[in-house]
Amino acid sequence: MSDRLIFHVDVNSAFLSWEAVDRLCNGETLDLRTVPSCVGGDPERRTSIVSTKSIPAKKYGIETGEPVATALRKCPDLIVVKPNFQLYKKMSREFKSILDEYTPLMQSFSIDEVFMDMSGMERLHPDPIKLAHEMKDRIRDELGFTVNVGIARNKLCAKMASDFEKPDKVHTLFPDEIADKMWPLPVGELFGCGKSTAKKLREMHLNTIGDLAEADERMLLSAFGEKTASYLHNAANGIDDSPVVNEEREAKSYSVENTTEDDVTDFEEVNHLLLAEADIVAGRLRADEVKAFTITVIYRTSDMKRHSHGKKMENSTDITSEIYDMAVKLMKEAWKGEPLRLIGLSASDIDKDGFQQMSLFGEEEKEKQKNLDKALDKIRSKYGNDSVMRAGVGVFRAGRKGNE
DNA sequence: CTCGGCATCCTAT
DNA sequence: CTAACGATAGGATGCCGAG
Repeated sequence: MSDRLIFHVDVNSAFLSWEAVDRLCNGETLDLRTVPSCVGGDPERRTSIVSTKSIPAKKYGIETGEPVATALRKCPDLIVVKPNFQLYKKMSREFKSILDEYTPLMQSFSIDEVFMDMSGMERLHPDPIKLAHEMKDRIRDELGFTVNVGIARNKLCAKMASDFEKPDKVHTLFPDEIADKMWPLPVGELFGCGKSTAKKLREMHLNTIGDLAEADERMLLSAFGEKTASYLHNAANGIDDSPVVNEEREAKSYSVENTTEDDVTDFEEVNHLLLAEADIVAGRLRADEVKAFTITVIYRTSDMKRHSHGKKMENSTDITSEIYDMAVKLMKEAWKGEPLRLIGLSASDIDKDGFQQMSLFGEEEKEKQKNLDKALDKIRSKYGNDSVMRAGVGVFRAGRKGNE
């Protein structure tokens, strides 16, 4: 088996870079990347968090995921811009379409990351590092934002490499570099080793990725499940056989959640939200021509604890009213009336064939519902997603001023 | 003992 | 002083009860 060659390309501070580029294109003179700034939720809302920060913002100690309110305390001059996903999708498409020219085997890993299988191209491109520079410079020159490229023999190491020094850099992490470049890093830096795993590992005196790489596997098995233990051990040693795959897989679940501005205790208000959410989820199921067997309600009480309650149904559905009724029933069963800060709805156990079978049953009532739902879908596609929701859901805008 | 169903935990962007 | 705190999705894990 011949060695593979894998690139991982990651947009530096993606959302923020894209906002910066867009604003420059629209005649603004300030480049958001050069000042403390971030993409985040409305600073007036208690629940908004920092999504992406500029490098100058990082210097103030502002972290991704922290509340915008505390970020503003650290840096009162912080510029907070609201996310614009339309723009990000467009930028993402352009970014990926450039990279697409370089390989037939590319995997979109997220809106701003791709894996590229560059194996067997040494004839066309004898120097992978030079090629990576070419790619990243082209993106920078043509699209106006920078990327990091990680080069390795597998996806894991390519991903780890692209995370080294930023921005606008190319890094390699070949097998003979793993001990030098990866092992000194704290365990938490390992892809797949999050907060909780890192804490457990540190308690076992495994502080660096190197410590983990050399740890006794039986010790890991005593602290983690079988899969996690073996993943951690392999990953720390730079071992990963997962292939670059280009087909996008079908969704396994469709979910919506809403954090409310004020805690909710009113049953009617909860139902209202559930209806809006059922409508969104059902619309997405229909758009994908699938149905779901399992409906789950999710709620977060004011003590930040998440709860969920779900049930598998006899028949799969994509009908708003059915999903709504189920959600209300589940909520009624599980919720004891504590103040809620988040209410969500998820449809899973996806039935791919269900959509086709629909007409075989000829259930008139369902047909009617379907037509109604279709009509709503049409309104949505014409006027945007908000138009249907607006009628019913004031909560989303509660506390905002100057709105109609 | 295995499998499905369910709740929760963990991780990632 | 500490905790504060989104949306969405996939996978792991543990438990329980049925067969």
